[in-house]
Amino acid sequence: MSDFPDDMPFFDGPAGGPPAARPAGGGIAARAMAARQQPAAPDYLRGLNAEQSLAVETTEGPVLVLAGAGTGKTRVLTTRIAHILATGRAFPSQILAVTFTNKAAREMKHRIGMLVGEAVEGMPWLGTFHSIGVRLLRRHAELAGLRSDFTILDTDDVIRLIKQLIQAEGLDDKRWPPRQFAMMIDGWKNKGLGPAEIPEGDARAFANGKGRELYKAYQDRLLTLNACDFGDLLLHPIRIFRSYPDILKDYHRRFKYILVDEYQDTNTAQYMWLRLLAQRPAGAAVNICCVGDDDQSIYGWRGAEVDNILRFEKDFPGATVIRLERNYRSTAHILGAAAHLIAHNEGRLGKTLFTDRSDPDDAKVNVHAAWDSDEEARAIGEEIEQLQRQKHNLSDMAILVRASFQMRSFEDRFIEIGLNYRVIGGPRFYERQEIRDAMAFFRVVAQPADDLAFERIVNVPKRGLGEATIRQVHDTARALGVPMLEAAAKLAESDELKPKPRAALREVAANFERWQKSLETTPHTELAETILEESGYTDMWKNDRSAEAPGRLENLKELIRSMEDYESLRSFLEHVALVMDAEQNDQLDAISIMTLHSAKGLEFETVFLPGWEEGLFPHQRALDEGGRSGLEEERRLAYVGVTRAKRNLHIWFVSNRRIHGLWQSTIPSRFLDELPEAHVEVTEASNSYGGYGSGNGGRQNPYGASRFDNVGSFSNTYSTPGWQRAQQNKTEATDRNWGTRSGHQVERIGYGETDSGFGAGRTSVKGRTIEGELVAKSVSNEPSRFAVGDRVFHQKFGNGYVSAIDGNKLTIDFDKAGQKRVLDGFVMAA
DNA sequence: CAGCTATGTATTTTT
DNA sequence: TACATAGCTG
Repeated sequence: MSDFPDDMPFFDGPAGGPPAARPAGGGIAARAMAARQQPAAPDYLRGLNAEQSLAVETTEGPVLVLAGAGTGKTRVLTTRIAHILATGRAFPSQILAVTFTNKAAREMKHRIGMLVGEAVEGMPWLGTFHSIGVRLLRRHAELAGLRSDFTILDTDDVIRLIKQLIQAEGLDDKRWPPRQFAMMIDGWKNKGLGPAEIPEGDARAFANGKGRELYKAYQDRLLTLNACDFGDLLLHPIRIFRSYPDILKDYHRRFKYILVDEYQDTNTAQYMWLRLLAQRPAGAAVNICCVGDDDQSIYGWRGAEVDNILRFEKDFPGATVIRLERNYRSTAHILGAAAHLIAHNEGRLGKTLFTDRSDPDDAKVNVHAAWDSDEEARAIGEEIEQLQRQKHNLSDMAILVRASFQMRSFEDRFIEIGLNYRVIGGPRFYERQEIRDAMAFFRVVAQPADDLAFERIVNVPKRGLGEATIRQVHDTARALGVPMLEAAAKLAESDELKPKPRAALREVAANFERWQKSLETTPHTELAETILEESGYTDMWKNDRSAEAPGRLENLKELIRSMEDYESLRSFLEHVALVMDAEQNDQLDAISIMTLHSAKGLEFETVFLPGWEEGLFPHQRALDEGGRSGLEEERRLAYVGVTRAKRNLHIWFVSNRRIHGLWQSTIPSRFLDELPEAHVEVTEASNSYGGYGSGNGGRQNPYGASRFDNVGSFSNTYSTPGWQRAQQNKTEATDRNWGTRSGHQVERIGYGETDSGFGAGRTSVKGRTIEGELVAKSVSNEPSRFAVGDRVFHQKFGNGYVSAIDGNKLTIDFDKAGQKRVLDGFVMAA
């Protein structure tokens, strides 16, 4: 395999030297000439700082760029590619540039385009791990037992397939949830493990010890279906590279430069894939450049191995390591807060962001308290309106939450006050039911062997084909070794079925046959419309009286519209399989609401970080399941959040949050303790409910008293929330005093030697004491202190009678607020 | 077979 | 609480 059919002419130029001919793209040539003639740096290098220049110009040998938040990471990456191209070190097709997301790939393409013009078009190997994986696999599909027109299954397909397999094994799919097994497979594939390689323990943990057999059966089934899951897009190429050294060598020759973005997010399989491609004969240098930030590794839970970046110098001896620490994004206060926070993590490569900007007008990081999530949303809404009045654009602001349920209170509030907002992330276009249904129709037409798609829509719209009939089609297909569509056609001709399902099947089969015929003759957008019409799918939604139906029809139209950008049905299907997001179109001025995870890589003038409470952030589950490293990942997430802000950062926490439908009293996040006093200001909630007397429970206030009523003293002394938490834990155990809680304590997390070497109860790390003892205890398992019929008082709902008790959950009939379920610890005897 | 009520379970997300 | 899924009933 030495031909690269779809590429531009491939020159193998003298080792180390530039190719003899110039790549296409007039602008580059001119610039390169200019660069050669003048000693001065070419245009694209101008404005880079010393470290950035070094990262761009150290083209030979392994390079690790540790790029802190806001230090110009993307700029370095794109300029480096431009530099390689402009100096004629390689052709566009000889550069392998990998990103994680399609968005990042698009962005990179765009920015390289700005620098070098047309030449980006010739960069076939710039893309996500998966899109490049597909490209490789389509070329060598037969070596993996696939045809080159294999389909790519998404999570939904995978789960349905696994469910079938579990049932086929005669196992109970309730006891062994397909979803869970799909996750296990995903986990194994992230580690690069095939059925034969998984640990015995893992194999036994599922399906009565049949885990391995099930995984094997799953892989076999994929081959029969001529299909791949996402993991296979990496694993198959890895196997091919290992089994066919000649093929691998061809790629070695081809890829003169390898660049990897967000290296801290690579999982083991991606790492193996990269290692294979980066192999070089002994003594030969690898031109691999990995860019990343260990402090922004927030995807450990889905298999990312921070270790990959920590180990880089060992993996690539003689590597140049470049630290980008000059931050161009944020104020000194924000950077100070971020640095102090992240310093609590161990096992870092260690970077300290700095900036030259020192504007006395720069605001400190603001920490605010609110009574509950509604008040939090209301107050943030007011702050936003205030900024709006000062001519700030909504687009320059963002609310970054830990978990998506938090978005709701903001959406509710913003709808109420008429504030434009945009939710980023969320359920994506191609994951909507109507889109997936439509896609399933298209898939069966383009790919008649796609049984999963077939099963999804045989009975859509409802045709009276129930489970029994579908099972029969399935069994027939298995028996004959043909796709289900074909089996359906056969069954419809036989007399094995009752008239009704038989007629229905006959119609389905006839429909698909007809559509398949027009595939070659009809423009694909037109065909798509025809399919949706003739199948009765659009009518189904037209007749649907529910509120979502019109939107769904709108989405279907949008789907057809987006197909116009593609040449064929097939290329469109491929696009959708890999790119699950639809580009955000609107230019509307709106505030962004998104999770912290999806905020990575973005920046905003003003950032709001609500919900900094123990249990939510850090998330209880991360703590329970991830232990110390789970906590550290949460802290990195906090760091990512903080470093998104350019000028203003507002952090919020509430005293009460409704979680799973019941109110819980919450405790400020430990991360608040870890912010440096010097850069932080604790602000009194500027809400209309302020001034409700302090220290006495404030019953005259309809919302009850907040223990941050006298947030003033809290502000003055910055007695840490952590200390308050400690105090609270103590007081709550003995009495239920909801009055003043602020103290005048010194921050216990200090640097230096003061705390080390004392009792064993304290966790001492490198001369600094990390507070480890004050973990919140949010839910008690003890029997309730109350009995049915007790008269109780609740801070939010007032007085009432206990009507039922379920563990520590009380159902209370409140005099004014009606019946509510609340936690035991949240009420007191009246 | 389809609509209803009971039941269980509630991070983070990409491809 | 709220949503999704599952099993039951018409």
